[in-house]
Amino acid sequence: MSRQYDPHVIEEKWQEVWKRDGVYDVTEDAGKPKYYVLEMFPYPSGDIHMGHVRNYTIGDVIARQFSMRGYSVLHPIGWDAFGLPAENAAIKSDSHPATWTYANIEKQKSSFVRMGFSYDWNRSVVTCDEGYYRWGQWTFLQFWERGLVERRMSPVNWCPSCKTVLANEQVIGEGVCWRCKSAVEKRDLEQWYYKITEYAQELLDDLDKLPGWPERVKTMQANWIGRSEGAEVEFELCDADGEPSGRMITVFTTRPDTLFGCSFFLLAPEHPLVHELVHGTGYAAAVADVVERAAKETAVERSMGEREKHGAFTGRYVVNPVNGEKVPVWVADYVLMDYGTGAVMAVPSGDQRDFEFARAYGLDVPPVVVRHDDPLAAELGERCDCHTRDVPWESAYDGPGVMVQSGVFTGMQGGKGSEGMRAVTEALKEKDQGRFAINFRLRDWLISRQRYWGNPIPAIHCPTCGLVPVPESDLPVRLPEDVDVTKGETLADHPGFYETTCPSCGGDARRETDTMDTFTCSSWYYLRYADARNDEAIWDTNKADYWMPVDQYIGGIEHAILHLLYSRFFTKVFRDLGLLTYDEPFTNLLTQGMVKKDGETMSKSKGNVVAPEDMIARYGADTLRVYILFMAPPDKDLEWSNEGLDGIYRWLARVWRFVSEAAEESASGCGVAAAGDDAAKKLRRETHRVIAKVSDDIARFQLNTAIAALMELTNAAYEYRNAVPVGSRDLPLQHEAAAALTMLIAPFAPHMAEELWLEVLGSESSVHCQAWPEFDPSAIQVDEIELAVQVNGKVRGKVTVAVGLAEEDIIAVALTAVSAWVEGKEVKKVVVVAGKLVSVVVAG
RNA sequence: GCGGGCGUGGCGGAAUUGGCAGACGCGCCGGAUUUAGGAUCCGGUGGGCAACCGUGGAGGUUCGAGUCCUCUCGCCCGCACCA
Repeated sequence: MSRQYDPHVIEEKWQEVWKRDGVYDVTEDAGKPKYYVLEMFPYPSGDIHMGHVRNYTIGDVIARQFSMRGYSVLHPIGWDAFGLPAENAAIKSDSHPATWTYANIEKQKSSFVRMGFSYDWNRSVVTCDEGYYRWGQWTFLQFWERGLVERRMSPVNWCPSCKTVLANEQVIGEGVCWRCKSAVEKRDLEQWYYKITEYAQELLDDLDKLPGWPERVKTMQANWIGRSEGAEVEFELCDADGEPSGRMITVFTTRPDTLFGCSFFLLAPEHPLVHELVHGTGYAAAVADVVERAAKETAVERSMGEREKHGAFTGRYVVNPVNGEKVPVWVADYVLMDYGTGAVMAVPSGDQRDFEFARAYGLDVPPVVVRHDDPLAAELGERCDCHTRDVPWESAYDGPGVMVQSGVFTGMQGGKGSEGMRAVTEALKEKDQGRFAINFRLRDWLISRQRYWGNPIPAIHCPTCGLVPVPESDLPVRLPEDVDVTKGETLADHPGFYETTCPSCGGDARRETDTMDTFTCSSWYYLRYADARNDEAIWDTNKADYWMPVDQYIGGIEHAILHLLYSRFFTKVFRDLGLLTYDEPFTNLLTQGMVKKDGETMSKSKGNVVAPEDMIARYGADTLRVYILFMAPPDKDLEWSNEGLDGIYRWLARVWRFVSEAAEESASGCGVAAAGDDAAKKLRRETHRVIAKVSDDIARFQLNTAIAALMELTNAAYEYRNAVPVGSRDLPLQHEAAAALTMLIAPFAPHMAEELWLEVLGSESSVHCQAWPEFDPSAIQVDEIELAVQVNGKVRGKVTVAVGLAEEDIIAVALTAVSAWVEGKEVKKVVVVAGKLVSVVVAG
């Protein structure tokens, strides 16, 4: 009598064996093709949740299957361990961030082991380990040497709750902090930047090199980078008396063809010129009012959709370079200082925002590019000079049209990318008052953080030499342990840390006390896995070249911009530093859907968390793994429910019983050597159909249907056993089905498969080291096939015909089968679809 | 506003190129077995008495549409005063 399926007995046993035998340890094997499957590493914030289970189970199935297919598979894990939650938790529990972090890592690690994930633990990295973060500092120095590091004063995002600055990418939604969701404030501070904008064009262009990425992610990145083509135009500023001063102010515009319609000129409230222009004039008070009002607004208020626009005249004018017209300079709160130049040429007839502003303040709205069928086009006809100062429109028109009142350009095509746009820019170029230009929305990456639990920035402030990099030989700059975050301390409160001497002149100097954004740590961890224990270099180029790029990356959509954009940037810089030879780090990307409960994301505060550990304790890891994959395709959101778990457990027990009984029968010889009857053929056909189906489904990440196919094979096995009595069963064939099922199920339910393979089927070596079952096309061949017969689009009958029967014979049989529907009617047309159906069209 | 995506039984979801809609599982119904079971096994299960009707809705292309085209309704996500 065979044993019952008992996951709790077998799972722990195999986890220990796998660890003892190093089943998942890999090295560079020149004799095998490599495959690098990576899941985004976790933040050690506490116990693992269902999102982790889903993410890592998907990756584990892929890793295990590629391994069985003969690939040398790199499948590592680590922890993104620096960051604010550790500090907050330390304050709450009156301990040290490191204590909390390492305790959580241990907890998560043991959960991952209990889930049966096939990680090579020798390659594990923890970003707060000195052996890791020193290379992050080294990277900083390389970037600096290449001119990609800059420290500068600028308006920055400040999270008052996290008490640190944030990168643009970390301000999300309605202007809130990505981590704590507090409203972000603007402050003028001197900070460290990575010059990601130097790579803006390439980061955009190379999205085309990523056919294996979801369209959604690429679109989000493209929008974030935000490339605009247009022109820079220089306007000459007039002095207080209205006379040209010789000083130029540059604007960026995507529509130089509308330049003749520019009736006013705008400066952002934060623009450095504003104060100078109005200082001591009668306009100062009104302008200051606008400036102060804008400064008080939080980012949240700023992003509240369509707001009323406010502005004030500065009393000054600029000269429009195309027609010499003097246009008034206003300060307006809808002009952004951090996009373009902070100054804008306003064309109210062609831009809705300018239109609204002009209407609010009674400014001119001269038509300049109008629809071809607009009465204004005919009325203004050939007129080149600007005499119409207003339009009878309800809103601005920014589409393509004909240029009017535009000097020598009148009559030309206007619009985005139009001939008029090129012609006007060429004309400006000749006068040296403009040029073709491209503008990006992407800002440089602000990487400094005013927090303790991070990677110290390896720089020194010397009163004599200025900013000096820490010499490579002095790395790492160690994060001191005796900083008490529970008292609100940072590195800036720690003289033992910041008091130093200048590496250049030897004089007294102050060490930088900011740490790096945690996203700098996660921008290169996938490379470190290739050579995780290297103390001599960030990695050995041969090893990195063997494993990289990552063939399949799996993680949440929340990193569509943040982590994925930063990592692409790092890869390109490493390439330019000669550390790699390719352009993109992640060849294929799968963004797995979220695991929700009652329509919401699971969280402790909502009290709707289903703990994976509880499910493992009840059903075992294999059931949990299969269930979370079976519920939905990997890229779709998933609504968690405990309902179906019993069904999966039931199925695994059915597989267990079938394989056990098949093994027993084979051992006792209670059956026949080869039956060759219809039932046997059918089982063999199912076995091979499912081998093909599961292989194909895994390749397409349709893991839910792969499992469904395995259930079908199980059903077919039971159907066979119900149809054929003990003693008459085809033993080799039954064994083939049992072995195939065991191997096919191995990536999904690795513990049960191992137990069945080694202990029940009595094999010698781990199922996870076996060759993936091979599909035999001859096994699924059939002599006869059933065709549906349609009459006027409706299925009216079925016929079974020999494979390869001539078309006219098929038609004859088909017409007989549906004679009741065809009799007495004219058959107008018959379509035969090979192997599928016959479609008959009759008149009437 | 711009961009991406989704709408299929009571539920989760199948249906690679247009070819028998609802695979597979849950749930439910019936039966067998059992001292008993929320265990196990076998069978049934879109709606309708039927002809027929059914993939958010309305058209269209086609012998044939969940799939392609046009319009439309609803929901989700990302960015958003970006000049």
